[in-house]
Amino acid sequence: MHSQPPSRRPPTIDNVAKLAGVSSATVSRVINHSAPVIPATLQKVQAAIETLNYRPSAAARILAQRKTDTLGLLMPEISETFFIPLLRGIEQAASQAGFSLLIHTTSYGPKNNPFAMLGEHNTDGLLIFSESLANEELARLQRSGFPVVLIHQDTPEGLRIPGITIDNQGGAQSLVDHLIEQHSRRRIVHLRGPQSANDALWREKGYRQSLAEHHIPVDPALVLPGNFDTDTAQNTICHLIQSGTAFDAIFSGDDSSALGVLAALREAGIRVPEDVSVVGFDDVDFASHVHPPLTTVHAPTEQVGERAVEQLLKLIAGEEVEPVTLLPVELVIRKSCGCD
Amino acid sequence: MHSQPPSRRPPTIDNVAKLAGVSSATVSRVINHSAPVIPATLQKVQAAIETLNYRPSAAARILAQRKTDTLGLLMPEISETFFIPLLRGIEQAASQAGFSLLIHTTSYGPKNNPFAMLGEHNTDGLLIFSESLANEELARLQRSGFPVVLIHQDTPEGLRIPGITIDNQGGAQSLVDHLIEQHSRRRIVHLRGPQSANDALWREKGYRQSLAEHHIPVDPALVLPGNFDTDTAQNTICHLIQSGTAFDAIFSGDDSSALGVLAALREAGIRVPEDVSVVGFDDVDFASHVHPPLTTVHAPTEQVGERAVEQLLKLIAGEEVEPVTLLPVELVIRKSCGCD
DNA sequence: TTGTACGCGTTATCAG
DNA sequence: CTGATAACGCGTACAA
Repeated sequence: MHSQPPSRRPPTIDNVAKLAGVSSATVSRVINHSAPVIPATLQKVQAAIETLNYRPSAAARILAQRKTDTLGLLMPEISETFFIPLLRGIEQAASQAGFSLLIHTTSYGPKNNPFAMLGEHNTDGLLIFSESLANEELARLQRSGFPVVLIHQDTPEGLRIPGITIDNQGGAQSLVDHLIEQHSRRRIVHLRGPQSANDALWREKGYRQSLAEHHIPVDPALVLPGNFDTDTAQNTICHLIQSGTAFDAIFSGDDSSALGVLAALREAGIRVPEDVSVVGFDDVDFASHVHPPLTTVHAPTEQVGERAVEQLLKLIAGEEVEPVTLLPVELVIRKSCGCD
Repeated sequence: MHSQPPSRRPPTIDNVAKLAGVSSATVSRVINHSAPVIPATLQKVQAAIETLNYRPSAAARILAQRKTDTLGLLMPEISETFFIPLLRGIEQAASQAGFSLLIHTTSYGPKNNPFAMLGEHNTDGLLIFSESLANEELARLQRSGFPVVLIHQDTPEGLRIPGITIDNQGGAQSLVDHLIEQHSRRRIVHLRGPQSANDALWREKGYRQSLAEHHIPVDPALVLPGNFDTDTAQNTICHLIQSGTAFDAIFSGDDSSALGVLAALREAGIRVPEDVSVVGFDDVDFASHVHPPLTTVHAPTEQVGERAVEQLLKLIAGEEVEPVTLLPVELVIRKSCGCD
């Protein structure tokens, strides 16, 4: 299989115009419905477009109207199950609004300035996930007046960039409340996510809040690294078990961690939920299919994506926007906590 | 929070030129390293770029050079865990080559022509996943001489579009061979994927091939729909158990199905692997963390993405390309088959 | 209702 | 080594 024949240049609007026997302006009007055109000429133009298989050049169009109709998505990496619904929500909302989606990750590749790939030069606005960008860069972005929306990241001190996230603290608190109130657990381990993730901070805050409200002191030996990662969580729990520390429940930082937790407990012959209650966070696809089915908090991740796009589009249109959108979460009771 | 101040037009190459006291041509040369420039003027230009925070307009650049430096990815939807490593491989390879990635899904949104969003007008080439596009469209694409690479889809009859996929048949066969040879299984259920997926076809072929080579007749009652989907698989196995049909192993179409299979067997009190062996396909993240750890075939999905980009770039450069790339898979023995 | 002519921001060609 | 200037393909006043 060899390269295609010397690809002749694609047809231009002028080619279409000539073939249809009209001016390029009329063709433009037909394409953009920007002005009425007599049915007869309309037909001719459409026919010409069809036979030439003509598509207007995006670049020329962008240059002329000075809008790209493209949204940029900047993310640290593409790894967790978590990203699937987020991406889906974003892509869906963007394409419904007639916008294309340009994505770029900051972790891999030559660590050149992310703005070389994504910025005002090729998008109308940017969606920035989590900690993909230093605060300094965000400040510069704000100063330039370019539309930006933050996803799952708090707006840094002093800036006014709108953000979309979920009620991490409330969700975590309701989870721990449930463990304490319904299952009389008191020695509750918490596996915290990465230090850099805002989600992790708020979830830990919810954990501490619940404990405080139930007058249970926080035992530092029970607050351990989970890193939102299955293997890390599994290791941490293994060590915890070997150390002989007593505990009767585990609030994993997220569902991925919970998977590691379940594996570690199983290996040690500790029964879930009889001996130890386990809960996750996010309610990803596999949460209901693991054994035992995972009690967790449902994060409306797809909606987060949709709302983020919605906000960004408003910003682009010059409309007002909420400084921060906090989407509600919902406790999902299954069996790993001890219910049923 | 309200919309940003009236965003002044971004700086142009002429602004930079004026500020640096040179012509726009020289600025262009500095930016693109397209011709030598005296150190003194170089400095001035770079300084001007810096103070103006100038970024060349992608659209103008594309229009002038008639290349977009952008790759398009067309996929049916963003759903399975499976897509994560694929996307990662693609994004990584693309950005390393200095290409941007434009993605679009065909399932959601107004079912307008996918080419309205992705095509020659805004990309240099297209990556097409699985069955996101009718063969007729593919034919048109080939006729236009536009670079296209197929991912996880066989090249349709009569066309010569290069494709990247994995050795589905070989993988499936080695899985079933293992079940028969190492664990003496003979009543092996197969949960097939969606009819439309080439992967599913080849996996079933591998299953039949293995059976044939071991002189085991195929029992149609054991070849059932799995749809590469957890819930479907769970239902199918439930019904199978209720029907009283005898079986001693299950080759799930993929790991997602295997999750449903495990859940169904657990509910019915059937032990894995003592009573029934279970194997998956793909080796997704959770495969090693479910109970029992899943014996499966490792699909090099991230590499598929990388290779696809690699091939597409060659095509764009006018180089020759293999008609079909079949990436090898590897049997991953864990415990769900009965080993250990 | 339609056509003309210019601007959009870069790169490329050709002199100097 | 550097500076004019002509494309690049499309939208859009403005004129007809």
